[in-house]
Amino acid sequence: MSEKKPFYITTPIYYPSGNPHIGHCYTTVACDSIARYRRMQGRNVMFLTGTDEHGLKIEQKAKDAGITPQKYVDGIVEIFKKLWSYMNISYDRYIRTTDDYHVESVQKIFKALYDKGYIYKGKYVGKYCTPCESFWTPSQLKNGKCPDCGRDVIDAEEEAYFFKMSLFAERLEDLLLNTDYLQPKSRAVELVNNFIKPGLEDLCVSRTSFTWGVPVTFDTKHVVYVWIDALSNYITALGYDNGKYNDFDTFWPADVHMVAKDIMRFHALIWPAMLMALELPLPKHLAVHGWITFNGDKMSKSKGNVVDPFILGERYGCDSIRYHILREMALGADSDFSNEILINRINSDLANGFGNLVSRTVAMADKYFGGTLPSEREEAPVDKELIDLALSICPKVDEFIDNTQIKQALETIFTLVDRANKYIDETEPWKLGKDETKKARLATVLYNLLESIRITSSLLSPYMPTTMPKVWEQIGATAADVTYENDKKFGVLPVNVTVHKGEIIFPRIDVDKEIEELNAILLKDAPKEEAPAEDKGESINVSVPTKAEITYDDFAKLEFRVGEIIKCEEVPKSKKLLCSQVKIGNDVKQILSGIKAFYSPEEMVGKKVMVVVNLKPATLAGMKSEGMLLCAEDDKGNLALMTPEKSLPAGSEIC
RNA sequence: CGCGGGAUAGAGCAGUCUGGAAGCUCGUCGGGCUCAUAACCCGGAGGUCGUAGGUUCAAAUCCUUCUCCCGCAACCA
Repeated sequence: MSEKKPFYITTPIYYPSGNPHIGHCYTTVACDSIARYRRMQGRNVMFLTGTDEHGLKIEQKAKDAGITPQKYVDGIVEIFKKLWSYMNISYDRYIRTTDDYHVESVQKIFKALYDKGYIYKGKYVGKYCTPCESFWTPSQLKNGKCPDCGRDVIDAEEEAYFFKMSLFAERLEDLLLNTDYLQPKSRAVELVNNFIKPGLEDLCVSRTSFTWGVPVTFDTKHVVYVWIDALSNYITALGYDNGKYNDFDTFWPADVHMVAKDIMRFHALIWPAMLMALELPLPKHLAVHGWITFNGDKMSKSKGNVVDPFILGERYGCDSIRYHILREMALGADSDFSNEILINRINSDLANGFGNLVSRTVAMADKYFGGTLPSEREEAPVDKELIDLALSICPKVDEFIDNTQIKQALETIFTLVDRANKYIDETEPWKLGKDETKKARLATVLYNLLESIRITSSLLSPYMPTTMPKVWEQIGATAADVTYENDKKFGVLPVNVTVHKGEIIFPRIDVDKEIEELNAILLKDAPKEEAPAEDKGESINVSVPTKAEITYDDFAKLEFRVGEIIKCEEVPKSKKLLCSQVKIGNDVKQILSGIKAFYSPEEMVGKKVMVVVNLKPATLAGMKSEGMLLCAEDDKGNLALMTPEKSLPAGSEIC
């Protein structure tokens, strides 16, 4: 074992179209903890993170802000790096897709795939929004309209390069179903059923509709689309096809790519297919975790939840946030987040459990022995139970980390914390302290406790790297004491160890008071802060009109009337649509509306509503719709029908 | 019948593959202790394991029906 065994772990490269939020922390903190644990085990670790900085959205964001795309991403990347520094993230390398060496590699990779015949020129057919100059797939459309501006889209096609994904279908199916590449494996069936079985489509890998990207060297009106540009970061960062680094042979294939479930597909299908085409070894594991949700919903700044990681870190310390994230994290499953859950977790595990154990142990050593334990010892049968458990922790943690089960690893470590607290009750050191003849027994008890704390704090240090050194200071442990090898031994601290009573490691938090204060912060900051993740992960500037100015003539083309709903039923094929028969004067029109979530068919009947009557009829979910019921919509997508303030006969014109 | 996941104590979850006395954390109630951060330790209450049927000596677990929730369907961790 003279050579250190390499270990390569990656986060996704994040898309800097907005500021980083706690969701980004989730993946990154998890990778950081594993990276730190592997380093502690003596592995030669490469921990990579970075940002995916190209694409239309960035180009537009920069344009809106009136700066160059490069300047725009530079600004956000700085905030990402600040957050990682704040969260004490120990990445070894940070890749930006705008880095020269990455661009160079991507161009070579694209060319190589083209030369091998895996990339060919074809036509991309889709829906095109002329004002936005954007292509959309049918599924991206919102009510059949451009999801960005809400205007009509037209059928269009553009020249594009395609990657022959279809060639790899069989090998991908095998990878997913018959290997342990995907963690958790339960998702493999879903992928195979949804994407492989219906026939893998070739993948569009270039665009001509925007320019902020890596140019295709042999056809410069094309830029490389996200797949090849972003995914290849995992190898370009090691120096694949570029002269910047020279670690590819050492670290590839990666041990773990960690991603959240939404980008699982790309890492489970496209990335392996690319590597197969390049004839490179595949990564060993793809660890897929769930989302942080708020009150069961997708992440959003809903009431009562401050989720800004800077604010949370400021108040509770980054280690508390890290601990909470990791303790809740389960592969595959979502976990709910609220400030209350966070604070309760900090209180019960960190303050009451671990912090208090340190505090009471050190206080007793200080009180009964002036800080330095005497050398005399007297053992008792109860000690063995504690010691046996302490020795069993590290191997269990190893196994959990091997399977990327951080939550279970933490649970295991905390069983020793609980056992140690119980040990204090069993041994009643405060009674021993009052009896001069029991000094040797007391010293033994305290020593065993200090040893238990040494092991727990050492094993916890990858997860809470900022706080644990403070614990070591208090229990009188040196850097040489808190090593991975020593985590499997009992009796490492010197017999006459000296403790140093210090500040409280994890202060207890007053839940009610704290929630109140957080709400105050939220109210104060809400108007100026960007929502961390709206539906499309974009912040919306509400004060600026989002549609172009129109003339009165344009407006006059629209005909609005009051309509009375005389019949309404659900559309069986659809989740969102209600089908209403609307009486307008002497006519009855059938109108479909996406409001099932907000109105029942029964309560619709009898309502008088505002209707656009001269809209070209459309077919939705197989049924004809001859107009539109107008609704107001808030930023969360809640809808309210527009109704006349006074009752007017159906058919009245609205002008 | 598009695909997939879920329904277990007040809340959040494990257990289901490989049937064999319903468990964990938090909360709650009672007791103990006083070294410690109103912390710690012990005990109690609380669940017919979504519905209906079936297989079995035995079902949360296997099979079938139904109901409800939630994801996904080409780029928000």
